[in-house]
Parts: sequence; C-alpha cells; structure tokens
Amino acid sequence: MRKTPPEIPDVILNRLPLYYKHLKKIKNKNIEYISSEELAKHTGFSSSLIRKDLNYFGTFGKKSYGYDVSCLCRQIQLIMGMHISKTLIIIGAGNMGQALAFNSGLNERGYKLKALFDVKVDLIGKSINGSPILSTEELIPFIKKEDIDIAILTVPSEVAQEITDIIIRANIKGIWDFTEIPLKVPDHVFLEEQHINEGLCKLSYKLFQNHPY
Amino acid sequence: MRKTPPEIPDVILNRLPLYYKHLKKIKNKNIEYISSEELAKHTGFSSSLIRKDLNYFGTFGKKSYGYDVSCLCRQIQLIMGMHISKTLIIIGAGNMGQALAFNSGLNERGYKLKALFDVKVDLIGKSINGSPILSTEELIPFIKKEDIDIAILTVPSEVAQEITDIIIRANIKGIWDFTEIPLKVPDHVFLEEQHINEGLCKLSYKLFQNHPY
DNA sequence: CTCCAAAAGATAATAATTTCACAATATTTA
DNA sequence: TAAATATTGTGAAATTATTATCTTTTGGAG
Repeated sequence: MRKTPPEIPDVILNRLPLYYKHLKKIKNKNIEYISSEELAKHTGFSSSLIRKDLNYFGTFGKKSYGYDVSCLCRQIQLIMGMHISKTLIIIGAGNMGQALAFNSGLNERGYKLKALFDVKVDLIGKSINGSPILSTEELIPFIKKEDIDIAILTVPSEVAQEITDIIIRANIKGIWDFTEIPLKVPDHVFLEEQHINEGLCKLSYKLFQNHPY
Repeated sequence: MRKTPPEIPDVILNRLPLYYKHLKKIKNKNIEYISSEELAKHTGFSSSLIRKDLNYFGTFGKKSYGYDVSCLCRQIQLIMGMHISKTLIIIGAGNMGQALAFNSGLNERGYKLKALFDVKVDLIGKSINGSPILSTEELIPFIKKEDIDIAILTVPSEVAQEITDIIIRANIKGIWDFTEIPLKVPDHVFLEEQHINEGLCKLSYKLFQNHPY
C-alpha cells in the first residue's frame, strides 16, 4: 500500500538510508519481522519518528507484529529509486575518485560507472575497478553519447566550477560534489554537496567544546 | 565579545563550516567586511538565520558595516577548536584511507596525522603523504604512547565493530566513521558517522521521484 | 551637526519537526 | 471464544528551527 508522496522533507530522505542499512543487515541474519521500537534501538531515532517517516510513503507495518523486513527493504529500494539503472561518471581520478570507484554502494543502488576522467596523462588509459580513465577532453561527447545521468566531482576545488559548467552544457542531470567550493548550477540540475570536512569540524567541536580558549 | 554557549544544535554546527568556507574564500580576495545579506546570497541560507547562528556564540558584527571577515574567520576557528592541535590516525589504508590522508582539511583544522594502520602486509611499512602505514597489531600501544585523540575508520564494514572495541580499550576520544555499519560506542567516546552513500540516495530520489514504479 | 541609510541584534510570528498518547487491530493464549 | 498483549497508524501537543519584523546603532552625506 503505497502513497504518492507530495514533497518529502530532506530530514526524512536522510533517515531512510539509515533504516535501510539496518534492515539489510538483519535481513541477512534471516530476521523476518522488526518492530519500530527495535529499529529505533539500533538506529538511534525514536520509534514514533520511524513510524511517521514510513507512513509518509504508505502503510507497510502489520499491527502487533511490526514490519516485514524483506518487504520494507524492497519498499525503500523502490522509494529511493535503487532499482532504476542510472549511468555515472567520476571526474577526477585521484585518490578520492578511485576510492569511490570501488564503493560497492554504487552498484547496489543501481549506478553503472561508465568511466573516470582526469587531466593527468599517466592516469589516462588505465582502468579502475573495470572502468576506464579517459581524458577530460572527451567529457562532453562521452556524456552525450552514453547519456550519463550523474557525475561525481572529485577534482581540485579550483577547477570545480569550470568543469561543472562544461558538464551542464553536456546535459548532465545530477552532480554529487566532493569539492570545497559551493557550486552554482541551474535549477534543473540536481546538486548534492558532500561536505566531507563538516564531520571533522563537528567532531573537534564536541571533543573540545569545554576547553578554555 | 564571546558567549559560552549552552548546547549548540547540530543544524548550526553543520552550517558554521559552510560560512567559514565562504569567509576564507573572500578573505583571500582581501574583502574586509561582509554583510549577512551578502553571505546569505553565497551560502544559500537566509540572512537572519546567519545572524542568529552567529549570535549563538557572541556579537561579532558591526552595525551598518557587517562582519569583519578576518575576525569572523578567526572566531569560527576558535569556536570549532581548529586552533587546538589534535592527534589523528587512519585505520584502513585502502583507497578511502589514503584519500583522506591527503585531505588538506586535516592540517587546516589542527589535525596531525600520526599514522595509518592496515592488515595488508604489502602496505605495512609504506608511507602516505609523510605518515607511515603500520600493522593493526600495533594499534593499542601506538594510541596509548602517542596519545591519539581521533581515529578515522575506513576499514571494511565487517571488522568495523571489532576495531572500534579495540581502540576504545586504548582510550580513543573520538571516531570519524566511514563504514556502513552503525557502530556501538560508550557515551564518553564521540562518534561522527559519515554516511557517504546518503548523498547518493538523495540524488537518485530527487532525480527519479516522478518516475512510475 | 542633523538627517538618512545600512545593517546588526532582538523579538515576535510562522513553519517544520518530533514526541506523546491513544484508538484500532491483529495475534496469541487460556 | 474471549481476554490479554503487542504494535501500528495517527491526531494533538510540544518542541525546535526559520523567517519576518522591529529597534538600535553606526557611519556617512549634506
């Protein structure tokens, strides 16, 4: 029983993958049902919040029983569009780019990595986890020919906007940005900024907030 | 004029680094003052939200002028504890671990990377960006001897909890976790989970939310 | 020197999010 | 078959976060 949701708040979209993560884990342990209370205990969110979140999308639970783990997993996959095949490139084949090329989460979520791109000649021609490293000069034709949906941006911050402008001209649909500079993109391009050092900042704040300074 | 803040909401701690990012950028352009309105335009938050956020920590602005860029930069550094020297290790010297070893944000924020750790014998003994890769067997004595504050966890998810238990026994203070499994840590250890694939999930949700499924 | 404009800081209003509490319902047990 | 129990789904209440508005201060123009 699924609803067509109006507009889902970001806070909820942030939590869904975390629910999913635990569900998948216990599915592997052959646990068939889980209550919101139990899921709460393992994810750190309150049980009523979890029930509310899930009810945004439909009524998946079974009273006095809880949620069917496999079924809920599948529902979240559908909600998140994990079953839809999406084409992907990584721009910037440095350490971070290569690390992401090995990220098993990509395949799991329906992403097909088609290529990495870099300017360094000693990288071009190599292959990472089965995907070729190409020259950034080929970006525009490649995106058009292969109909690429999403680009992961792991280039140095200095060239981030320049590259962004290029791939937007080539009609990229979404960008997952790992650079440090806030990018400017038109409204029709979906941008997800991965502020990697935010976590670091929070950690040191919390660790030392009571220090004299 | 600084306040000692009671308990800062996470949403604010998330925004501070983004303000800081832009401030640093315009500081390099020798811009001396910025209004909340201007900062709002560049960060995407509203001006009154920015003023409110900053007022949590003190009154840094100058009426009819705006904020002194250098001064505000410095204040955020102080708030975030970026000036405090912190010792750091990376556990798991795979692609992600190595990528993070090169992350310039570490030094900038006062982190001193002391070593990486791995189980792979062909990695042990090598050096990444000036830091040695050591055997995980040395973890406990190293953490104790070098008085390590924070560990970055970039190991396979399967061994994440095991490693976590070990470093907690060695009195680690904080963990920045890149694995996929929700870790269990005691209250006195600060845990920051970097849910790397969340961004990916959100992106595909937004890209395809109107698709029939 | 006075008035005007700019912009912070403070307060009030609104909106969003989370929790609470409970009715409804399915399951199990006696 | 009836009572007891578990647990969802949900409206209302509480809390938290954001925006809008107002007040005050400061600097600059006339």
